Amino acid sequence: MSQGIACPKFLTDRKDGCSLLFARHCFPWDDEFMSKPETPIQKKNRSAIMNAGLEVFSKFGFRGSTLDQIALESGLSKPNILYYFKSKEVIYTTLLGELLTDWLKPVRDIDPDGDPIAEILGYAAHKMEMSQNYPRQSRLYANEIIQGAPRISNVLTSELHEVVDKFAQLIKSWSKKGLIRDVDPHHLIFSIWAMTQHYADFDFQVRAVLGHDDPFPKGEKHVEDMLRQMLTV
Amino acid sequence: MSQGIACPKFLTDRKDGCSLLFARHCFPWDDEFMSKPETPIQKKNRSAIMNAGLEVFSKFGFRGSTLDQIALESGLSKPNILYYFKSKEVIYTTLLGELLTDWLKPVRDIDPDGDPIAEILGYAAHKMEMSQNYPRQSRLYANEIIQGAPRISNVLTSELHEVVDKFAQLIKSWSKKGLIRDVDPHHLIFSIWAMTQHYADFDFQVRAVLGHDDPFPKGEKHVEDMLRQMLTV
DNA sequence: CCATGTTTTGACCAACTGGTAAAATCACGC
DNA sequence: GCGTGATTTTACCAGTTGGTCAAAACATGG
Repeated sequence: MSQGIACPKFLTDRKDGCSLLFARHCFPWDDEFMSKPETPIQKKNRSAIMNAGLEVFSKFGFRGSTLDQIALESGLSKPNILYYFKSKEVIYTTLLGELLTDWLKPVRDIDPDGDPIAEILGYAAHKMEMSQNYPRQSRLYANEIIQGAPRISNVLTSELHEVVDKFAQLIKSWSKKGLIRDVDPHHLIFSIWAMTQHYADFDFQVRAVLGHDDPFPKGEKHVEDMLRQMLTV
Repeated sequence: MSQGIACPKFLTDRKDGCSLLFARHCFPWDDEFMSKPETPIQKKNRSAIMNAGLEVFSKFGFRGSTLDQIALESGLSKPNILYYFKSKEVIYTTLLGELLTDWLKPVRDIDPDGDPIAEILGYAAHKMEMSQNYPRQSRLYANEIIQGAPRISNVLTSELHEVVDKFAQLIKSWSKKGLIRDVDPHHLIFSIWAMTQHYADFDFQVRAVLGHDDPFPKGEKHVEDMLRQMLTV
């Protein structure tokens, strides 16, 4: 997980020169070049706000969420929230920033020298765990993309594009070596994302359809089965 | 496509006795038992509102959308919109109602006596076409589910649950007969939904990652390939 | 207990929200 | 061209929204 205030580089470069994510400091005294260490109470409240923001934004998206909801959810008053985060937008973009870091890491961690099928299945399994354990993050992301990713389109076309291309090339090289079946690497990645994130984003539907049957052990096995069938030569 | 004002039965039964979808008539004179035929101008305006509503709601969800946005998008004034639809909610639920009808039909249309793989691949291909041609509907639906399906949870647990169970049983019977591989039928259905709807819901991401490469011909082939590998004994 | 900086609150604001009412305009059969 | 009903607009409202501000409350080291 990404730590606190640190700002991923890829979120700072924008045409207008001003980063949208983390555009403004989150504390009045947070000047460009100096920042005091977090007190315990700041830590507690900031994390409460992050958690409440995640809860609300993941359900209703940016426009559909209100500071009042976040205030209620976090147990803090609205002005107090704005004492810790300069605006509703900063809360949202901070969440998105942390999310993207966690999102991209496991793709980068894929080992080109590992066993191809194990690597791909491992990645899928990891995404599946994230869907199970952090469904709200997945829904927050889904919301943002559905809206046309107004706040992270630059990340998608640069950082994500690049990271995915590298992964796709790796997959291509694996299938050229005959280690896995010949597949369209980009669309394989899409189907991994789709199948795994589905369990978080459409959790409500999945559970409605399954009744009392828990989605997860079986869902994980199915996805693994599916990918193995697809990849095994 | 479902026709106009007609209200699908499955949207009318709620505990409180009053249907949420289509709860209120859409015209002042639309009493319980009589309704005049639509004039051309009504047809035009109602459809403009539906289209604008789809555009806006599919992006921002119910809470995040405003009547002003819909007014702007449709070219009608806000009060004029409320002349054709009693409230923002009625616009939204009308859209959802039409959507659900179109959504469920192809599942019902699967032929138990057809070739199993052809039937399943045909369904997937149909869903893929819907993602390509009606992405906004898919996003509207995704938005609703992500929010916990507050307006259609009863449809999910009754109508959808039932229809899916029937499909799942059919798949089970096919694999018992050895016509397809032994798969978890429910999770197979989930992965079909996930992979196909992904191209609509995450369209922006898909295109950002692919660059100028069009997602669709290749995506369709990939999904077909994936399912065929999974199902062929 | 005091002083200083931190945290929280209450009162407030302008813009926006969904929705209403009535008047004004329009369309069209006669 | 007139009357009647259909359609559209203008003006408006009460509640909500993101956000501000100064004052109050709190914490804490001396």
